[in-house]
Amino acid sequence: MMSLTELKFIVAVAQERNFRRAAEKCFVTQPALSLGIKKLELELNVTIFERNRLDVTLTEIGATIIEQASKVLEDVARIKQLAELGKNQLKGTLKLGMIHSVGPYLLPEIIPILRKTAPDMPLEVEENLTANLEAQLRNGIIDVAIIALPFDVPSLQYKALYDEEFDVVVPINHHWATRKQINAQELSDEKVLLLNSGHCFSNQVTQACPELSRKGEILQGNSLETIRNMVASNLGITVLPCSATAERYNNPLIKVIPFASPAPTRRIAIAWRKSFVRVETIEKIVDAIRAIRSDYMKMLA
Amino acid sequence: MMSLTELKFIVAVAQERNFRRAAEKCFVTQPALSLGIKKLELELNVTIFERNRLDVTLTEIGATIIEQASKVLEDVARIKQLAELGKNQLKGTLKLGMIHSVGPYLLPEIIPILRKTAPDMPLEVEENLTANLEAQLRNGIIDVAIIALPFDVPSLQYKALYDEEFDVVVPINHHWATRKQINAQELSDEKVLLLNSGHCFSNQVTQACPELSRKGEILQGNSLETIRNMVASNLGITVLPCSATAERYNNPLIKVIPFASPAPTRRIAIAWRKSFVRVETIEKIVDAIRAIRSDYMKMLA
DNA sequence: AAAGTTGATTAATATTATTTATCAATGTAT
DNA sequence: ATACATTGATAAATAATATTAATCAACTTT
Repeated sequence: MMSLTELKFIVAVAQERNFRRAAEKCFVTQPALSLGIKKLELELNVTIFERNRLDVTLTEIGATIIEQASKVLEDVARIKQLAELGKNQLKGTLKLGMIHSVGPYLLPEIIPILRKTAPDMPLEVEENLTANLEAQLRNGIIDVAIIALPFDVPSLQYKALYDEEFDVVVPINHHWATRKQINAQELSDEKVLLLNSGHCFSNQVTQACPELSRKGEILQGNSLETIRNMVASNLGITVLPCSATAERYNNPLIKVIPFASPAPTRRIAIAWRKSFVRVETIEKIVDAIRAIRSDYMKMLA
Repeated sequence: MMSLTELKFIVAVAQERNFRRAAEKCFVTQPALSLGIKKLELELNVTIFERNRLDVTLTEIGATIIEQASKVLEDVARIKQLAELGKNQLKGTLKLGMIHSVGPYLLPEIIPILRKTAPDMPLEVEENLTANLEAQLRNGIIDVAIIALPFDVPSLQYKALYDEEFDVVVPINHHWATRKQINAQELSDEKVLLLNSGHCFSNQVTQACPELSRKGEILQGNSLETIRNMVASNLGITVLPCSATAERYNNPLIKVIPFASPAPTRRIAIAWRKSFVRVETIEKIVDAIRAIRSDYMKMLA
């Protein structure tokens, strides 16, 4: 089949109007060039050059072919350029998934950082349940996800980021409001508001206090903020990850109380397809999260 | 270096999203395709495909590259198309040279014929002296020439077309006007008007009657018609090739008289560069001239 | 006439592409 | 769970192709 080398040959001859000089320009010997051109002419069943002793001239059809061949070669060069430009893994949109109990609190922290460390990488963020994030990761709908461990999927890979403890959240006039700490077992006596079991965070809470699986009040919806507001409205108490209980989220109508040691914990990780190639984007996200260095997040090496 | 095969490979994989099917489509085995793609990725230092077990997906840069690669392949296909279209040698302008003593009489005859047998071949006609036509042929300024023999030039080739006799042309009141034929030697007694010696026809006449080289009246200018008009004006007599003495060129003021046998003759031929590739155009011209079949032109096999 | 061009040709060689056979990883069906 | 099928990658052997070195014939120039 026609080769790019052959196209280079004919363009060179068209420029030089001399086989030997053209061959030199192409860094091959003259016979190599002659044979290549003959092969092309044979394939196209067309004479491109009129060979005289004095000089080489283009046939009419030859001129047309040379023009098109030059275009091909330019387009090929453009492929190399594109590859060069696009080599920067931190360029181009990154599709990031997060579980609902992390997204609202982590995202505002890392976005300003990433805007500096990866300015050409717009984020397309999706909040969803762990199970959906997993499927989306596998299907390439998202590239990276922030989830809670455990998270073992054959084709996916993860890296643990940090541990965070849970806090108890009660209305300001609740009888626990002045307590300094709570034991997990005590929760079973209270009306505890939780998201439905699709949410890994709820499962982690019920794991810490198994009694709740029977007594806890299960809510539809995806937002911990809804629950926080319900607590403020005196409809019950709840448990939140401490990233959600930072002062900046404080509400005068609620009180945050830590668990008695050992407090229940969850481990947050970043996950991606094993085959995902833009590994630098992951490094940058990991760096961004580490850079937050809040005291409620126990960073992992 | 990047090859068109590799570009075909990646485009096929991008379409099929499966290496084996893509390989089949390219009529190669799967390893050949895999290696080819790896080679390309290595050369560009870029990952084009994310390889999963489930499916193959394009990286962002990969999509860009595929797009450009498709363009290249289309442009390559276009080269083949162009070659196919342009293969018709009878398409495109043909640059035709003719000597002055042939052009005005032959051209009007063959143009209507060629317009039918080679409708897509416009003629660019140039009238000139044999010596100039020869140079123009060699330099590619013209492609084909109609000249009189002899015409032996190393890099050029010719084919004899026809012989034509010469006629004597005298004013209607000339003392030869009633003669049925003239002997060449008799010309030396008369005032014979001829073109200058750059014109092969004049040389052929003086060759037939050597005396003329001393006595003939030599005119500047390139047109036999000027001479015919001068004869009509009683300024002398002349000799014309019989293609120029056909009835259609008749002038009531002149009389055409044949030479006594053996009449002087010239042989007309068509010439071209040995390296000229549009040989069909020459065939068509030869055919056109043969098709004239006038009795004053002795066609040659 | 001699020397120096030109592109073509040939046979030997180097390089490259392709295949065959196989693997490890992973998914699917039973 | 276990067997089976499918994915793309890999290694070694082979086939195909491109390239070179050496030479030629045709022609021009000196």
